[in-house]
Amino acid sequence: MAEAWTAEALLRDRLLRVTPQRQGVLQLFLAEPGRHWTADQIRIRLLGDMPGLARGTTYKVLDELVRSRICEEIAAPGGTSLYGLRLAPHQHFVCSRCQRWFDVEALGIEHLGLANPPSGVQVFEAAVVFHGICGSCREVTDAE
Amino acid sequence: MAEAWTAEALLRDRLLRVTPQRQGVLQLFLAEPGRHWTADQIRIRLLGDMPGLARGTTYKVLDELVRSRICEEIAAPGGTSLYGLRLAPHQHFVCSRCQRWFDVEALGIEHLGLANPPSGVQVFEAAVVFHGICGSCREVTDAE
DNA sequence: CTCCCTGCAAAGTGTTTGCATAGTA
DNA sequence: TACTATGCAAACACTTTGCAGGGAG
Repeated sequence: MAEAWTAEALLRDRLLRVTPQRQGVLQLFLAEPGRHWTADQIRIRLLGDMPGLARGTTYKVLDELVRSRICEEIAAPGGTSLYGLRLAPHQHFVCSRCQRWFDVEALGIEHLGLANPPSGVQVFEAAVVFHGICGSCREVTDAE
Repeated sequence: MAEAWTAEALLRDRLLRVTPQRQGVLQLFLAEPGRHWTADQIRIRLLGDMPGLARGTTYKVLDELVRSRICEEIAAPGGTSLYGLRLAPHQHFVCSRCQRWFDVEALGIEHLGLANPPSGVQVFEAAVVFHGICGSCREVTDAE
């Protein structure tokens, strides 16, 4: 089992200042690892504890967390970004119904390659996004 | 070899009205299949032939082409969308240097799977994005 | 002739930036 | 104390929307 990081430990580990806003964001992420949030979803969830939390601050905090590689940013359809933890290499699953993104572990990535690699192209890595229906949406769909 | 589509044929095939704006966008795509463009890159390229082409029209045309499945829309980092042809199933390669997206054919997709599929999850397909350096950027990098 | 598409302009959404204040180390 | 992060508000980029006029079928 992997280490159980705390928000404060993650920040100190990357030599970042420990502020309530940064801890709040990370605690939210750590409470549901593998889930992804928009900047505003995060802000609204934190407003209960920090009524003054500003939009700009949310973006600055997330930007800092992404640049220090604690978090990842995903460009989702619609032009919005999704943020989540980046504690281990992983791939993504997107539910076509509820549009939520989940971290998953993929098998078979090592078998991926280009069929007709244009000359000079050098591949570093492959990112996989699985599309389908998540468990809770399937229950709903089956019930309909 | 696949059929050589023309802009007009593509539109008639999907029962869409043939307008100069729609043909212009498709001709641009057909001239360099596998390349992807932002809405404004497209508009600027077409302004030479159609000086009045409006931003709103560009988006409406692209939206129609995406909905009729002639084109695909990719959510790129930075919040902008990239548009390109969707004539055959394909995967993508992104150059980490110039950020351009290219269509590629991938091998080994059939071997992909989830390591620990959460219960009830049903996967329909897997999209792969290869990251690396494209041919022309590698020449530049090597020369530096 | 009818209906849809285009051009134009305004509004909308998500994100970034600048600056004074507050807070961390 | 020195320096950085926060809150606030304005600016920004990209995209969507509404409507009147023009073009395709």
